[in-house]
Amino acid sequence: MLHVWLHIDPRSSVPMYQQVVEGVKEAVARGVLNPGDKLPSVRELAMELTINHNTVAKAYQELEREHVIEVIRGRGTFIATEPDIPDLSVRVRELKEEMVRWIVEAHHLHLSDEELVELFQTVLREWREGRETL
Amino acid sequence: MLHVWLHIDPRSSVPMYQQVVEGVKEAVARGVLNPGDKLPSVRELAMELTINHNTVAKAYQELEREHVIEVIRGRGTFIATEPDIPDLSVRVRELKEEMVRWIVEAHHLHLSDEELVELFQTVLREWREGRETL
DNA sequence: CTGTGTGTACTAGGTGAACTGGTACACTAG
DNA sequence: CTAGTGTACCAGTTCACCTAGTACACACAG
Repeated sequence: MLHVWLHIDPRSSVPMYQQVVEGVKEAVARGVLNPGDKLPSVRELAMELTINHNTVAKAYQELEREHVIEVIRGRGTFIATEPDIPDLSVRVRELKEEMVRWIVEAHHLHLSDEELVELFQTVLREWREGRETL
Repeated sequence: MLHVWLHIDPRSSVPMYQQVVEGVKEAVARGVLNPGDKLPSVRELAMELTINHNTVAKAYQELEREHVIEVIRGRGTFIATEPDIPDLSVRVRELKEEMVRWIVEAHHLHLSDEELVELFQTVLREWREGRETL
């Protein structure tokens, strides 16, 4: 089985294990992976991506910490059903801080607030369309 | 002279030179620093932040590369007047990719598209207000 | 029971970015 | 000239990331 929903770039400055984390999260958000779906084993995915199984394991641990997947020793890893996020307020705050960074960046690109909101809505709409066509 | 507009955390996972970059960019976006203003010298700022002058120099070089500041050898560094950004399309694309990341993140926090847009507008409004009170 | 597949833990080592400390150079302004 | 500026080195440390290999505990099918 090939897992076309995951692509990583070994030469990227962002760590490979984090690319795996983001790839899985994006696949879930896009509906490519759904609650209960089984993920490839650490060794299988490591083989496919030609990386070390420890790197995949590190990604899975991070995903479990964020409640994206559920790990059952001896059986495998599965996409989690959607529970309450314990530290939701913390993560929303982090998201807002991230947004402030965009705003600052947009200022240096001479984008007005209106243009920035419009840009965001465009990206959101495009992403939605891409999700629906899957 | 103290530069209260800059705070860095040596224990943060984000590199100190990048914290300096973001700090200057945010100060400019907030209007704390204005075109033509002189930045402290690399050695002066390094002394104040108790870091090495090479680290500050690296931050200044990055800021110059992004056309946030202008460097004149022997005279100092100054906040740049606003020119055209040569690689604007590239940076807008990076900004859009960043937005996609947080759309994915919002999905895992069980935020709807409407809530996400509203959150973004709230952050934008709050930032605007904070800017005006300075 | 055994055998296979699962996640996990551990060690040892390689690589590169970040940072320090120090020195030196070219430039500008007084 | 001297003093202050950005810049360019170099040597060395630290640390996260990654690899490679091995081993362990668990679940399940046979």
